[in-house]
Amino acid sequence: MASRERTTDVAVDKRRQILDAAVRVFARQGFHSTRVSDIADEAGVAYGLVYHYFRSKDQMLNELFSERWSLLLATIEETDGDTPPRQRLAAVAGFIVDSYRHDPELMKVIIVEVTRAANSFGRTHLPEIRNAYELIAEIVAEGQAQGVFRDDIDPNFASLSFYGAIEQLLSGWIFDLIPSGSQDFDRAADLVVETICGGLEPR
Amino acid sequence: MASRERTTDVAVDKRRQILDAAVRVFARQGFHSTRVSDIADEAGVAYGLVYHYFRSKDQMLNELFSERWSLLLATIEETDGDTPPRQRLAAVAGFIVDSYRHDPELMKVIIVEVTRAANSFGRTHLPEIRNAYELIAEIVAEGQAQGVFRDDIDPNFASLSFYGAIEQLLSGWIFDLIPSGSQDFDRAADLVVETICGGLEPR
DNA sequence: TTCCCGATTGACTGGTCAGTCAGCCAGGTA
DNA sequence: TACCTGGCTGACTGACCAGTCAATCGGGAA
Repeated sequence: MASRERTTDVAVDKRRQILDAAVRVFARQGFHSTRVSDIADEAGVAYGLVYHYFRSKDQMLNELFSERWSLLLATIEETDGDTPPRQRLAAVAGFIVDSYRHDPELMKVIIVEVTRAANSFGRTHLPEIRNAYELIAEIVAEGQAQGVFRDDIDPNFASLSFYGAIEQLLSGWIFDLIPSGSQDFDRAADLVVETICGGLEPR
Repeated sequence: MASRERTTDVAVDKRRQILDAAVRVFARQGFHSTRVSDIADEAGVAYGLVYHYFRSKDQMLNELFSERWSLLLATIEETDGDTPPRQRLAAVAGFIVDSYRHDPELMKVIIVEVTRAANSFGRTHLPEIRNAYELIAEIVAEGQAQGVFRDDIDPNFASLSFYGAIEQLLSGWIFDLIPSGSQDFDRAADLVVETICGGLEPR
């Protein structure tokens, strides 16, 4: 039994090893110009082994995305309903920014190849992505019900603006449009929330 | 001479005819799963003729993008420096929304296949795209200098948030995440500006 | 009428990969 | 020792498609 477990563990490790290699190669070359042989090389593994663990190249990206996106959804859902809406939005923005800080390559792949790739994987995962929008819209609606957000802006609309701003910010980091030092990360999440909630105009 | 002109005109028409067909097919199937033969069929033209007018499939998309994006850049630059910054932002948002209202297929292609396609055409056109961000940032900076925008938010950051919000809104229309009736179009541009400038919180 | 030339045609080629598969190897079991 | 099983290997194949090119067409000029 112990031996069987060890065998399984090794197998799990190899699987993970391939998945991690895939993230690196996808981040470097993009999904489309990544050949499966590139992933195998990066993982230090034979071509065929990739297909021992994964049904297809697509499945690898799907798995990478869903793994992390489900954490995002969980984070949004977990924020307590008693917490002030603004703080809940800050938690969402914070999670996304921290995800990028912690593993920029993975987030780059998720954003570039899935979230923003409306004609390929974005379409496949539209329900999951839409789910996030809806949860954010609920937070906004709650804020309106409490009277801390103005109610002349549609919650779905506000949700798209909020998410769009964050995603564009990450894109800015990913493509070096804006500096990405660690203090930038620290301020970023609050700044998005401040921009969306407080507005550009002084009070 | 007149005959020569007519010949040229016909050629221009055929070229346009192919380009227009390309927009329709790209919008319907996405750039990647569009075969050149699909474009030829849609245009009612022989396969080889496409290559008589265009060097490659890529060139068609590049041309479609640059044609419209240069109009956007011109619009941003044209807004008068004396106009209130908020109104200048409204003009930018208005142009983008009107472009979508006027030719949703073209805008879908531009956004989905270029602007959001960071690993393919987005990369190629990054300078043009970045140019738009910078021009928007200048408007924000001008607003800060005039004291009508708060100056504790980096203009480049505000620019990304603003553009990100608009693009996400168009994406919402494109993928039916939010309703797209004509009164939605009318309000949309102002609503984005109101959200970014005024903020979600009541004053 | 003949010539010319650019517009037009579509069959064909070359290159690229994703995914397959026949078999190898190591180490556990009888 | 002989056998077995499942991780592991990598050469190979079939499908796909962008771009080429040799040939045809049509209409104006001489």
